[in-house]
Amino acid sequence: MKPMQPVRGTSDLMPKQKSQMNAVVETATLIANRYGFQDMETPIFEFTEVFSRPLGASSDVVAKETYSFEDRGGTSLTLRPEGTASVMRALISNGLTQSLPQKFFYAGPMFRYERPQKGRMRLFHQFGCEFIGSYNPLADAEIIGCAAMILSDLGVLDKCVLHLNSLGDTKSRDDYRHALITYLSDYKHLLSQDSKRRLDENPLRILDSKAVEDQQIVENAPRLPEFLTPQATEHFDQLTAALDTAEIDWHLDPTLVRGLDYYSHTAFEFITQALGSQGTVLGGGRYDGLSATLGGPDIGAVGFAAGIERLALLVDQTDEFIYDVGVILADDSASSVGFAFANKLRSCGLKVDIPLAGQVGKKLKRAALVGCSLCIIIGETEIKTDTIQVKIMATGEQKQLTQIEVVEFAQKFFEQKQESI
RNA sequence: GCGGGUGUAGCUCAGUUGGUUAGAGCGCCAGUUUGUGGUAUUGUAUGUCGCCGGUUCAAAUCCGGUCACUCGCCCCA
Repeated sequence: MKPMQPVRGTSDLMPKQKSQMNAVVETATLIANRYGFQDMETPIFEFTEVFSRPLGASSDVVAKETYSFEDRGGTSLTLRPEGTASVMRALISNGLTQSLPQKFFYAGPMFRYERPQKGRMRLFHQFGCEFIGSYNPLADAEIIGCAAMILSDLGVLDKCVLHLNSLGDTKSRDDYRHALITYLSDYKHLLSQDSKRRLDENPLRILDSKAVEDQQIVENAPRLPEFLTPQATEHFDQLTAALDTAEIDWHLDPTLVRGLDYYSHTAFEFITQALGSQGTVLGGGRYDGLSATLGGPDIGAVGFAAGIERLALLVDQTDEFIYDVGVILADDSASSVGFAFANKLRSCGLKVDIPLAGQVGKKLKRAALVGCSLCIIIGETEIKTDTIQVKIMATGEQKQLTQIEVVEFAQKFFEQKQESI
């Protein structure tokens, strides 16, 4: 029994779901190309340090969510939990730090050992864009603009709200962090269990805690914007000005925080209410500190990653018909002629099915079921007269034509059908 | 990792206080229609009642464990 089901947190991508995900990746690719992002791919596993160093050993992702293992040589490897660190590592490995900026996009599987939920799998897929080599706030705007356009083209933008925040530069954040810890320590005994833990590990997280007792304390806590350096404020203002001018709606969300250490300045998430508690459909921010953590030079960079499965869940699903034409074999004597003719139609670009089971009626039924709007019928009679029956499924109309006429007729039929859509 | 819910046919689900042959709708397959689909009608079939163990004369039903799914927390895509 056990081997018959997939591993917990993984699932088979059956044709329906797979095609929905393909559609998401296709439009994301289209838009990313317009912005000049180029497709790339990194290995799905890396030396463990590639993730543990930049993400921070205490971060949840590294502490309890990575799939790490030793290979036969005793080297510690980790299945990638996210894409950004790998992309930055690849940039450094390939000596591209001398030819900045670089703009990449990627799509592929990610792995996180978590408790599965709707929209949260242990094996899932992300699409991401990285704009590496600029400190300019306009780069942030380009990233968010690209993200928004992808969501818009997928028809899900109006189901999402763009939450935006600035974490400030390193100095802003350190100052704020200290002030926050000082403030919260006085109330430590009143904080929720989770938040007591967070006080040491990731105090900024307490700001968006869902526990009521925390929210009351947080209400009077020092606010991050007050600690932003003038440069950080300036960066944020320029970004929001660009977004406003481009008419990209955003919501200031001071509680929006990134769990990973290397983030600075801009942080954003497109959040939907439609997916339960896994509402973040696309998230990203600026990660100026990442390159240095990996041993590279200081490089400014921004990026985002989107959950492909989550997006596919939001996209309106339309059933697409698999076939155009059904070739109905009335009897076995028509097999070889029918097969050859089906191939002739296929080489004209049509999707052709040859139902194999049952009598003529059964085969027609089958053809109708899989979307054929045209059926051709071949049997002993047709072979004798060197003709073919063509049936228009919508009207039931049927005519007798020669092979060549049928090909012309079919091509014309589907051209018109295409135009009428 | 923590807490709640669920697990009966391909799908959606019913199954009364434990009681013998486990049901419905949809779908599937076949016939009405031996070379003509969508509608209609008739009929057939389908299940280790998630798995393992326990209580009992008797378990789909009660108990324990386990696996999976699901919702919330944590965290994030």
